[in-house]
Amino acid sequence: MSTEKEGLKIYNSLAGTKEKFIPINEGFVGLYVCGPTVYNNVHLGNCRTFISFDMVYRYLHHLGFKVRYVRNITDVGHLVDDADEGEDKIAKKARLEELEPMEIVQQYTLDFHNVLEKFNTVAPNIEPTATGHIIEQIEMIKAILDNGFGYESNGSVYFDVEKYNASHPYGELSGRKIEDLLSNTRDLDGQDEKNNPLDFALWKNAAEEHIMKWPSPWGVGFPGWHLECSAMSTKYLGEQFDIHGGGMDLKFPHHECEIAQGTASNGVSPVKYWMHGNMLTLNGKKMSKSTGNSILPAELFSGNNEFMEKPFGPMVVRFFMMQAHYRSPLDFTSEALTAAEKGYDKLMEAMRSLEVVKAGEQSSVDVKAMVASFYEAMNDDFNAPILVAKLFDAVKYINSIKDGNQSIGSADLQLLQKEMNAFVAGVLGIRNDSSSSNGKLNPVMDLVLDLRQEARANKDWSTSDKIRDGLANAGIVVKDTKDGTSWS
RNA sequence: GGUCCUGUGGCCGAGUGGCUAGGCAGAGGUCUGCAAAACCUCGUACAGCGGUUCGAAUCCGCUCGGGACCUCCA
Repeated sequence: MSTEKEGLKIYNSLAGTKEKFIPINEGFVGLYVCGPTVYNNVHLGNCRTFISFDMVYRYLHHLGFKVRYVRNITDVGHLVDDADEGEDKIAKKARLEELEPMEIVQQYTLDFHNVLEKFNTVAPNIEPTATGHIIEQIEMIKAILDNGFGYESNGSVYFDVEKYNASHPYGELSGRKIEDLLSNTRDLDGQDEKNNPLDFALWKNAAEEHIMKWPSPWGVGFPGWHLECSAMSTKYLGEQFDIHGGGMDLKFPHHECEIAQGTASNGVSPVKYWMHGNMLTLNGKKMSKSTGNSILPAELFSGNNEFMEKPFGPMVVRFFMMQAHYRSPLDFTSEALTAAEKGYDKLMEAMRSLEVVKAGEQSSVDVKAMVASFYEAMNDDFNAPILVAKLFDAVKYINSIKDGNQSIGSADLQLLQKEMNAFVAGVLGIRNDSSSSNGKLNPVMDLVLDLRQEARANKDWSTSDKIRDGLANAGIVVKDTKDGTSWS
C-alpha cells in the first residue's frame, strides 16, 4: 500500500497543475471542506461537491493516511449581498418564516445530514459551526489588526486588500489582478464604511433589531463570512494544512479571502493544495433556485419533479457522479441517469457474482495488473471515471469466469474480491441498494423458484412462464443461468 | 465589458502528439424451451477554418457555441 501512497497526484488550483502529493506530516492529512450555509434545503448541485470530496476523503483513507476531515456548518455571517446593510441569510429566512434563527439552522442542518447520509457519505471528523467559534474569529481579527492588515470603521472591521496586496499577491488563486478587480467593481449602495470597494468585512456592526449578534472589542456585531473558515481550519488543522476543498464558485472571493486572512494573521499561506469541484448543471443550465432550474434530492428519489421521467435512487445518482471527473462540469438529464442506472445494476450484479464465483487452477488474466490499474486511476488526481472503466474490465472478466470462458486462481480471486470491494464500496462509496437483500422475501422466492423449476423440468412452459411473468409484474426479474436461477 | 474553463461517435463521459477508455442505446451472432442476463463481433468520433509537425482530435491563432467567476452561491 505504501507504494501507491507515494504515487498520488493532486491538481492544485493554486498552481494550476497536477502536483505530487506530499503531506506536511508524513502519514497524516488535514482536509478542510467548505460546508453549506444552512438557510435552505441542499439541492443536488450542493451535494455533488460534498460527494466529490467524500470520494477524496475515502481514497486518502484507503491509501492508509490518517485523515482529519473538517467540514463546517455556516450558521451566521453569510450575507445576502455585499452592501453594508446586506442581510444575513439565516436571519432573513428566519424573518420570512417567523422562526428563531437557530430553528432555521437546526432544520436545515438536519436536512443536510439526512441527505448526505442517503448518499452514503462519511461524516467528517469535526463539523464546527461558525456561531460556536465567535471567540476564535475575534482573536483572528485582532491578529489581523495587529499586523496592520485591517481597520475599524463604525464598529465594523474590514480587511485592507490594497495594503495586503502591496506585500502579498491578492488574487493568486483565482488569477485576478487587483487593478482589474477595481475597474470592474460594481457600484453598491451604502459602502461608505469601506476605504476601498474590494475590502471585505471581518466583523460587522449589528443594528439594535439584529437578533444574531455578539459583543466584541469593536462593539456588538457578528463575524464576516470568509472569516469562519479561516478561524475554524486554523483551530483544528493548524496555521498551515494540506488540502482545502470546495466548489469552484467559492474560489473567488471566498477562498481568496481565506488565503489573505490566514497570511495576514499567521504569516503563512494556510493551504498547500487547493481543490475545486466543478458544477452540476440540470439540462444544460446551472442549477439555480431563482430560475426554477434546480432539483432537491428528495424530489429526485421520489420522482416528484418535472425534470426526470422516473425516480432515481441515491446510489444511482452517486454512481452517475463518479462516472465524471470531479473537475469537469456534469450535466444532469433523465436520459443520462437512466443509462447510469443500467451500468450501476450491471456493476452490482457482478459484485454479487464475485462472491460466488469458483476459483480454478490459474488465472487467465493478470489480476495484479488489473488491481494496479485501479490505483493508477485514482492516483491521477482522483480519476474516478477511469476507475469505473477499469472496474468494468473486471466486471467483464468476472462474468466470463462465471460463464466458464475465463478462469481465476484462488489467490487472485481473494485479491480481486478484496480490492473490488475496497474500491466500489470503500472508495467510490457505492453500495447495493436493491431490495433483494430483503430477509423475509428470500425463503418465499426460493419456494417460488423451486416450483417454477419443477414446472420447467416437466416442460410445463405455461406454468413456468406464468410464474416468471407474475414476478416481472411485481418488479422481480428472473434470470436462468447455467448454475441455476437467480432473481433481482 | 473583464478573467478563466470548455465543445469528443445516437446519448453520457475519459484520455492522449502517432499505439484509436468505459457505460448506455443500436446491429449481427453464441447460449437458452422461449425470454432475460452473460459472452463474442461491429461504429474509425473528437465544433469550424487556418498554422506548426514526418504525423494533431491532442500544440498555436482566429471564428462560432456552451459554462463559471467578476455580486450571494457547492
